[in-house]
Amino acid sequence: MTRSPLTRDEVLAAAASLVKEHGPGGLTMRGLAAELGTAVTSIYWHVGNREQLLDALVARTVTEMGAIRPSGRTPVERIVSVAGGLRRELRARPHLIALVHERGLTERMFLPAQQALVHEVHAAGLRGARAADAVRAVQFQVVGFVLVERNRERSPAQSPAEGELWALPQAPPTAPQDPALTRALSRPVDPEQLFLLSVRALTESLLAPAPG
Amino acid sequence: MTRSPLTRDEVLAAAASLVKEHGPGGLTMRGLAAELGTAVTSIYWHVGNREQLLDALVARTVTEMGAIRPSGRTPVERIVSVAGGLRRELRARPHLIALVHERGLTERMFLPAQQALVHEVHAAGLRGARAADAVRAVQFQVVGFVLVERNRERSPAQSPAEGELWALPQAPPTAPQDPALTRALSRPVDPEQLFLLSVRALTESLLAPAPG
DNA sequence: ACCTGAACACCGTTCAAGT
DNA sequence: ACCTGAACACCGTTCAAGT
Repeated sequence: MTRSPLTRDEVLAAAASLVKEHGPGGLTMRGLAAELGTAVTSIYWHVGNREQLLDALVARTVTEMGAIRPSGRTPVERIVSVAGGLRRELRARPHLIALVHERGLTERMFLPAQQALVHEVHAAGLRGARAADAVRAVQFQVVGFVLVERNRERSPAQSPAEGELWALPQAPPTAPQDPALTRALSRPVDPEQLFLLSVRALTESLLAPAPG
Repeated sequence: MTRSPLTRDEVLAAAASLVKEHGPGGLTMRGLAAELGTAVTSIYWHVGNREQLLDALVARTVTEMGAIRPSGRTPVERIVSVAGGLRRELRARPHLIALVHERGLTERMFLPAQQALVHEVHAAGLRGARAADAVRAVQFQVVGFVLVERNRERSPAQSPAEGELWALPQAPPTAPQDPALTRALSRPVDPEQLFLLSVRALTESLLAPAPG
């Protein structure tokens, strides 16, 4: 009994599922071949070497990132909603996004969102270079935040934890007398809350009437 | 003629120099042994396996991050100067920082800066949970920005480049009529300028009088 | 206490040979 | 056009043996 001929899509699908389950490091050419019940060398015929295979996976992921639908009444709210949608999409595919990131295409993936941001910033009355700066500032902010978040999740136990440092019997030299502040910094970060607060603060400032 | 006995510090120094030159991927146990003129297995005796070796390198890098000296007159300027100093330090050791990042310790490295930020935010009149939020927002902003920057540098040629998309004969559907904006988005990002603009915008908003 | 070579179980990739 | 096994040059790690 002969198996049906191998296709490029089959290889990509199997590779994607391996990455989703075990991360990029869990994708080996030999393991993939075993999964497909074929010889390692067949994979090379269909998708090229490992580098090209990852490229293909990344390209898939990038195009799969859906369109963005802003919601909310004010420009600030609509921009915050775009940012939140992006964050949600990125966090839904952590391993594949890591691949996209490793290959430096995170921003490429953000182009659809960039168009939405341009629209909103323009609606808020910004023009020209100032509008472009605002769009990029928000874009960097969101991408950066998601990267930091992934960073933190990868190492849940920092040593010493942020909290411990501020909970020391004698706080660091520059620490002012503010028990509520110390307490707040001892608690773990609430990413959702911090994300919304940060994006809103940045956006409000960027959309504010020109200073000079 | 016998060589002087191998020490842990020698191993770490050689490993660090390999990483600085060829990146984390350029550090192999066998290559390191060759560099030191010793057997591979000696390395294991001194620093344990590769994972532990990297841990040690990372720990070194984290402690080497010097103290932060804020400069400027207003709290906003001083916070911006702290952020700029951090960015500079991170960018001076790209490969080692990549290692720190890979191991999820980027934030740990930022603790000294966090103390400086707490001081400045407090001086600006923020207290308690609101002060803590402000510190963390700036911290995430700076770390995130540097990560995005590294991300971009790793892949200088995005496809299509951000500029190309906006330079298309027919711009994306949502694009408003704003030639200056289109032109601005077609130009490459100026990271230094965007960084200062972003941090300043965020900080001003965070330090502004409480809304409600 | 420190160093060694041999060996094991993995990699990605190439190549010549099959059908 | 598609698939194969064998071989090459790498890995990290372990282990028993040396001094």
